[in-house]
Amino acid sequence: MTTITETPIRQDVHNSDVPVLCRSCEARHRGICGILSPDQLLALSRHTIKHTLNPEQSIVAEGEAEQRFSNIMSGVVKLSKLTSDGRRQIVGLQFAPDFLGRPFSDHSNCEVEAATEVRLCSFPRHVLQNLVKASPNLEHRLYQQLSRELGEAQDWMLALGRKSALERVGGFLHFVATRIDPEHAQASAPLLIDLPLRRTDIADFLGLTVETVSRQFTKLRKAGLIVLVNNRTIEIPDVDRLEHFSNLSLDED
Amino acid sequence: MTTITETPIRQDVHNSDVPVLCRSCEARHRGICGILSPDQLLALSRHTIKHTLNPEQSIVAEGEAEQRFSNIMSGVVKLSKLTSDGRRQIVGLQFAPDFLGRPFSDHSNCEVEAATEVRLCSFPRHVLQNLVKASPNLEHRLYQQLSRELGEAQDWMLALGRKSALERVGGFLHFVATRIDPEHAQASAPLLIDLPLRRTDIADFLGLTVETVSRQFTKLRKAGLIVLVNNRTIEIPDVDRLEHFSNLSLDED
DNA sequence: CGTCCTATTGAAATTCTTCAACACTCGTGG
DNA sequence: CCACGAGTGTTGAAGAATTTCAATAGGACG
Repeated sequence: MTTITETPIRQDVHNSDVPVLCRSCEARHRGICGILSPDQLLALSRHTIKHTLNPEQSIVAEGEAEQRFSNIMSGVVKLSKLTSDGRRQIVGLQFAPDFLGRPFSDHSNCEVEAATEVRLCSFPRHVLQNLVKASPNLEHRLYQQLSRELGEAQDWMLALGRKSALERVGGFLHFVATRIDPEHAQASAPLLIDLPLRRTDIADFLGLTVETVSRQFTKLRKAGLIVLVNNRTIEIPDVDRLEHFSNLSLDED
Repeated sequence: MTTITETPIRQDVHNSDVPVLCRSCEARHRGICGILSPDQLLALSRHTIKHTLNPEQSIVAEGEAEQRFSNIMSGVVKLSKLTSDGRRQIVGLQFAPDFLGRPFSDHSNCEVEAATEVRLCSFPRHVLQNLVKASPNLEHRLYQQLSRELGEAQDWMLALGRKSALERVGGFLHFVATRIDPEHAQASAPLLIDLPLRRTDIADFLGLTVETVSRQFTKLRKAGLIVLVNNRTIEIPDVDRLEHFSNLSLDED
């Protein structure tokens, strides 16, 4: 449990150098922590707080100043925007071990909420800024996440602008599959998925209404592309077939 | 000396220090060049080539490796994605002095084309990479542009997913207005705009068909929100009114 | 057992698209 | 100078996809 024989990023580092708080963190070798030295990890950990959020719990309101940033340890976070008359659009989903926050802009332009139960490891703004000054690598890592987010946003723009309801829902399920279980999702084998979003949220993500989302679910079910185990869990008998069905280009990084 | 924020960062620099190629460049103090020292500007300029592209001329194909990056000196560039069966969605527009390219990913996920006549100042990949190694400021600047692009993409996701055709077209015109003439676009005064896109492209940007775009133009015209001077130029009598409009849909015929 | 929340289903209404026709502009060449 | 054609934009009417409205079903929990 304490030794990691698998391709560690810093094989010269003893576990004793790593802060206690971080030792049990599954995300430690990924996300932004993956590139920090033990000292940096220590410096960071002195200011971190771990939270657990319930589904639908708000993290940051739109326009609010973010005084703390976080790493997602587990769970799924949704970023959404609202029109003045209350129409909602989810503009991004973030999974562990994503970094949460916009370090160099002073106010959030999205509402940030937990979609599922979420565990966060959060720290104050100034701590991150100091770390960034000390190591350019960190900013590079932030850049890469941002770049992936933009790529995903562009994929969803294509879906929102040009794809049918059925393609969008199929694409969404495939997207979730590859995010929840990246390895498994390659193979043409059945896969059980816990959906991080309820129907309303899926609708808000795909620019549809709950009713149409529901209808597409039953279409996919009748076509044998998915099996509805219960509201929140589905089985995908053949992931590739589902992907082919709704070809979203998901570029990995 | 390393303030990353604002305005003529180096007003103490004599013109004689600045490479000849750069002296006449309107974008020199903005974009990524704005944060480079004269030496760096010189190093960069040794490898730059200025191009002029005609409208619809391709810069990078989707999936192609980008071996050169560019700064946009003038004109508008469109980034688009295609589905396998040929449906097109424009996922971003870039204006001078934007930086063009994805420095840390090896293949473009978008097709990049000139929308208008475009003047570029381009340089090989490795030159940029060396510059980035030398100055973290540069990566910070790239980060900021990326962050802005993501913010815009999210705004358009809201439009594509949740706004009516009329709101989208109105919003697009307002967007172009603020991009073409940032200062003027604040005031409630008439503004003449040269549209960088033809109707087909506007449709591909807004997830609509040419016909619906056209219909929304005439609605806006009949409502007195715009005046059609010719196909490519419109007058906006009151920019604020148009902005207010693109958030709230008023429908009459 | 009733209530709340979530999801599904059906029928009517609406928005946008599709298809088809026409108008305008701008070169080129007769 | 006019005719011609290509490219681009507009308009109308029919059709399709999605939304809206309304009703029903199921599960979790006190």
